[in-house]
Amino acid sequence: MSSLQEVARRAGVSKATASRALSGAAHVSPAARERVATAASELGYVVSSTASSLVTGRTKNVGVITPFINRWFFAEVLEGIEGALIRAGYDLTLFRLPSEPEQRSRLFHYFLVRKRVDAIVCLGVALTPAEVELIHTLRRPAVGIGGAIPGLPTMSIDDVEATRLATRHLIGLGHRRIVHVGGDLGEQMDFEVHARRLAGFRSAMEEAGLDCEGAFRATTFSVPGGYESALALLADPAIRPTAIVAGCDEIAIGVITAARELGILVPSELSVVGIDDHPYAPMFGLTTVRQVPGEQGEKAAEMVVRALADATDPLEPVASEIPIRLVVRRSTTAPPGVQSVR
Amino acid sequence: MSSLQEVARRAGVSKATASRALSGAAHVSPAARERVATAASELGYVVSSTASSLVTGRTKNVGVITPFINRWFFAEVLEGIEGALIRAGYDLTLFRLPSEPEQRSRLFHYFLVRKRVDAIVCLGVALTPAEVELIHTLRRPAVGIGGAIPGLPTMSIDDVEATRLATRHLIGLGHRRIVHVGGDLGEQMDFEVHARRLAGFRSAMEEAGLDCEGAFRATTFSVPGGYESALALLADPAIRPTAIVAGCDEIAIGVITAARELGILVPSELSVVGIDDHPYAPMFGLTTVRQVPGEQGEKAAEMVVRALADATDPLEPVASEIPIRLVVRRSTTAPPGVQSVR
DNA sequence: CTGAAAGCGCTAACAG
DNA sequence: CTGTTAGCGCTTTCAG
Repeated sequence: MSSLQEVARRAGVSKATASRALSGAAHVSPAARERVATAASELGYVVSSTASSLVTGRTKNVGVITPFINRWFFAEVLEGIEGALIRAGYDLTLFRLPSEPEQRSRLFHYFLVRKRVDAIVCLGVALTPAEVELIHTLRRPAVGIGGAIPGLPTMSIDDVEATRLATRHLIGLGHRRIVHVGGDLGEQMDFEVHARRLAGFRSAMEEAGLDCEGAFRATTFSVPGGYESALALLADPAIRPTAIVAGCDEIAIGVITAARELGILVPSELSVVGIDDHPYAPMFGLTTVRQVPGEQGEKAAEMVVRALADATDPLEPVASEIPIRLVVRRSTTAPPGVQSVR
Repeated sequence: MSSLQEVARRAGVSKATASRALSGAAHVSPAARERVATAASELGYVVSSTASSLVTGRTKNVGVITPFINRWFFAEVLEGIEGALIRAGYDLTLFRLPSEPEQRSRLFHYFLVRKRVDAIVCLGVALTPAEVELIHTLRRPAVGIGGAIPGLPTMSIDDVEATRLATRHLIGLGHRRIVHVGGDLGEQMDFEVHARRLAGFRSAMEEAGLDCEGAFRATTFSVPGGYESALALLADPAIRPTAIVAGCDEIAIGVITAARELGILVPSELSVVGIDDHPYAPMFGLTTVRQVPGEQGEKAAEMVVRALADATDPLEPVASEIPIRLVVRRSTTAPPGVQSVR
């Protein structure tokens, strides 16, 4: 509405001084600074971010690309990113990556490159080498979450190690008939998460000399997916596994729900291990390989913000992979009183 | 990187013609248009959105304010909004509304007003009259979701009616000992959702001449919340209710999980009705009062986009309340074979 | 410490 | 149909 010009006039100074006073950076006499401040607040002045972006080349805005918004892991990371960005004075522009390749490149070129964002956070998106190069050409800091992207700093768990850990945990408990209910290899996510988690399971099984034949059930990466799959898998008591490694906690929760519905006692008759540390884990007595998505988002956002702050000129991102430490977290099982009621 | 100037030079036309050719609006000779197009693509040119925003006054960007990102209903609406916006060529800038009042007003003035957004979608946020006035002053189209905001078009379900419907449904089934497990009135959401849903429950109970005394359990609006609450509520078979009206589907799912853990058969020994039509509803055999959050988001986004398109100048929003139709949706109960296994 | 002036990259009249 | 000319609102040298 009201421009810097008006503020300056009202304060009896020039636009330049008003600008300096407001931005707080340069040296302005206390008196002038004061007058400008009151003038601005009286007029309800706020800088036009477009105008200031045009001249500074910085938008104070970070773009986040993600394939999903309403899936627990992604939404959680998103909240973490959002918090860190707002704290640092950055806005967050959200792009959901379409699955169709041409749509995808349209998004990249049309929406992302228009000088709309100072930096980019890629959540669960494996950028192609060409896309990474584009980001480098644009000299925009970028960081990935959920899998390694060559040429970009990324943070992610080791998906192979996660299921390996889970599987070893179950083997250590004495289980021999273990099945992996994981993501359908056909509807692969980026970074081949499904395949990598399956690989970790296989590796642990083979290392223990156990047979993997038919020990994998493919499903959707969701609670209903795990439920449907387990309903079929657990129906026949004769061939039922004694333990399940779920592809993620959501699948695990579905599996446990199905098991309970079938009258199978968890964990005495069936042990289930998931991955992610979903908030519902405790109420399902779910043991899980822990990762904290919100923290990952926060860290990633802090990284790009730091890069933005450090760099006089937009910074060349350093390539490196930041691993997330994995731990098996055993949920406290339901209170004994509850168990006995059954 | 490369500017319009360079494109123009390469195509042998003026900046103005290049601009017209690229934006596609005005009349440009096919030959010139062609030359500009190839020049632009050879140079990998993309408009600087900041520069173009500065002169047009439009950012092609819509702000979305929401208190939560990682809660099913909100994330779902968000996806709907995102889809509709991207389709219309708008970006989405996401603001999570802090709960602290001063932070909130800071967000409003500092982030939202800086000419960063062409329009605003308020999701689950009850704007104050002052905030609405500010939006009107800015002449920005705005629409609310989740509750009525005087002075703004809003879309929401009737929260009172939702629980009333749910409660009547249970009463119709012959239930008399019905409890409402709903949101804690202390940690109120905007629009007094918790209180309104409780009111609907009470109204239906009283209308049927049933006693509401002690028939309300306050909890968190979440699956674990419903679970914890139900564990206590259902522990004693002697005083256990035969039906529960949950404040939302997430609570309902928690309740059902607790019931199953306690060995209570659902729905034969305990009927539960939720609100929202959560994707897990079918696997829990949950009957629910249906609303489709994704569609609400889509519609809201389409409304602001239309307002933006219709208006030569940013449009004065029309105040009106768009109700969402409510229906009780009975989930198919689990397959009979499964029931008998128990 | 402060003011004048020169643009940032683009679009929108206004003449040709 | 196309080129010229002004700015949009701000920051930033560069002189005072």
